[in-house]
Amino acid sequence: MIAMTWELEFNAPNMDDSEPATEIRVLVVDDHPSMRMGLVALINGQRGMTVVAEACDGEEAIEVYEDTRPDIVLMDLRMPGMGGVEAILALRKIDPAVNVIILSTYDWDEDIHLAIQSGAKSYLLKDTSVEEIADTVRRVHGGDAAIPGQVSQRLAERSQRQQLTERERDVVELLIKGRSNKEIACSLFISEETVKSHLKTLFAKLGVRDRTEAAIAAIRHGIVHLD
Amino acid sequence: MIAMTWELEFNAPNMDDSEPATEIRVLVVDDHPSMRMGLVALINGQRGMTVVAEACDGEEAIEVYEDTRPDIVLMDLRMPGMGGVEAILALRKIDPAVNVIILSTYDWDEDIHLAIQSGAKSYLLKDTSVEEIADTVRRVHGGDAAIPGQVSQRLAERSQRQQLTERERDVVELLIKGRSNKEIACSLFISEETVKSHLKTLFAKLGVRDRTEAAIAAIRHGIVHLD
DNA sequence: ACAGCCATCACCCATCCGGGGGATTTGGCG
DNA sequence: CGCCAAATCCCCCGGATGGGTGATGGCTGT
Repeated sequence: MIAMTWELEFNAPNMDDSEPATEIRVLVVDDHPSMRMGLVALINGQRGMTVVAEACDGEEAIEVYEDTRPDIVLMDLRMPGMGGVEAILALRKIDPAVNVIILSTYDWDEDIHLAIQSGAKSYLLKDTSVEEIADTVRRVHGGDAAIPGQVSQRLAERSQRQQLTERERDVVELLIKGRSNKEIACSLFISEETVKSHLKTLFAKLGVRDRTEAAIAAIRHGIVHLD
Repeated sequence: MIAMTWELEFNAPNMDDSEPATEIRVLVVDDHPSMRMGLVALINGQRGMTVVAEACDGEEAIEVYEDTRPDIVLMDLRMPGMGGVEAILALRKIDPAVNVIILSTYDWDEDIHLAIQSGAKSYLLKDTSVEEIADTVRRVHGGDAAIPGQVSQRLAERSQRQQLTERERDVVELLIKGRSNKEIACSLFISEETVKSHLKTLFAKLGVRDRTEAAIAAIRHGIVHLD
């Protein structure tokens, strides 16, 4: 209500003629109301950019994107319902040139990889300064892919590691549920020997010795989620 | 900058005489700049309350608290360096009547318990609406302990569970590092049989069958942290 | 003094797990 | 077509793990 009042008063007179004719139009997507409020304040507090819409999850983001066609989507990765990755892919179907900046709490390398691979132009952590977030918005709008050092380092770490196969991910998924080899075998309709075989390569790839270490490592890397 | 302009205009004429003479003075503590910005905007956007200071971690919160003596401390629980729990305890040493509201991303029951037990007057999740956060600030300032249903439910769940002893926590701490029984025994200077003994009671208390399940359960409850 | 909880350790034993081999089939890719 | 990675399965085996049962000493509260 207060923001609206201000916006009307500000837009009507247009007292600042150094303001560029076309501002960077930003869509803010985050399921935490206070965080969303912070991002809106952050963007609107910067000259040359303005929040044109907000959404609290992936579905809403897509709806709103079609209506407003913003220049930049500033989005959380972990959201209830449709997550960030699915949202990026859906947005790219609508507009292949969409500029998504992910703003995440976590620096799990798998999360970063998936976001970037899905087409995010940047991946920032939530402890990023106001200036750097604003700067990234400008850089991405200018066509760059602005990835901070800490984040790209994680990405490099991931590329060092041997990637898990689909089946190995199936196994690790059940592993973190505390399932025994026999139970995993049963769930995947394969023999227990095959499970052990997958586990062997899995341990090697993650650089661990047993299932407990593997479970922890998988969580730490963001390969599986605890939700 | 925009918020300041508005505040000046609003405060100067004082057109609303239903406004209380003394506003609720709030200290906002969060390590994420954009979240801090959101909370500041949220509080300052409410009538009857105002942000008098900000801090980005526990240490700074204590310094700033002594200078400003706010009515309410709105604080994140997980922060680098001194965490929320230590910060609450330290603040209570300075001022036993301090009103701390924890605003956390996680609803781990152990986190909630520790925060409340340390003396937090409320525990809100970050997906709480702006209205409810503001309302909680007012309620806590009025002397209530406003705990949302979802959170108190978690607290109830925890009280159902048998509490871990100190030694059991030691064991689980090493367990989530992927240590074997022998290694745990070695680290704690006890026999392997004793470790197995602790694990037995640990499994029973957590309602699990093996070490991997125990590790996951401990993480899910917030008994141990992955940091 | 006695009960109750905790930490410590011991023994037995069935089962599970992980490391070491190796084999087969399937599908893709050059 | 040959090569290779992936998925499937098999065997062996020593050591780790977890369940059961019990004992001892220390500390606490009544």
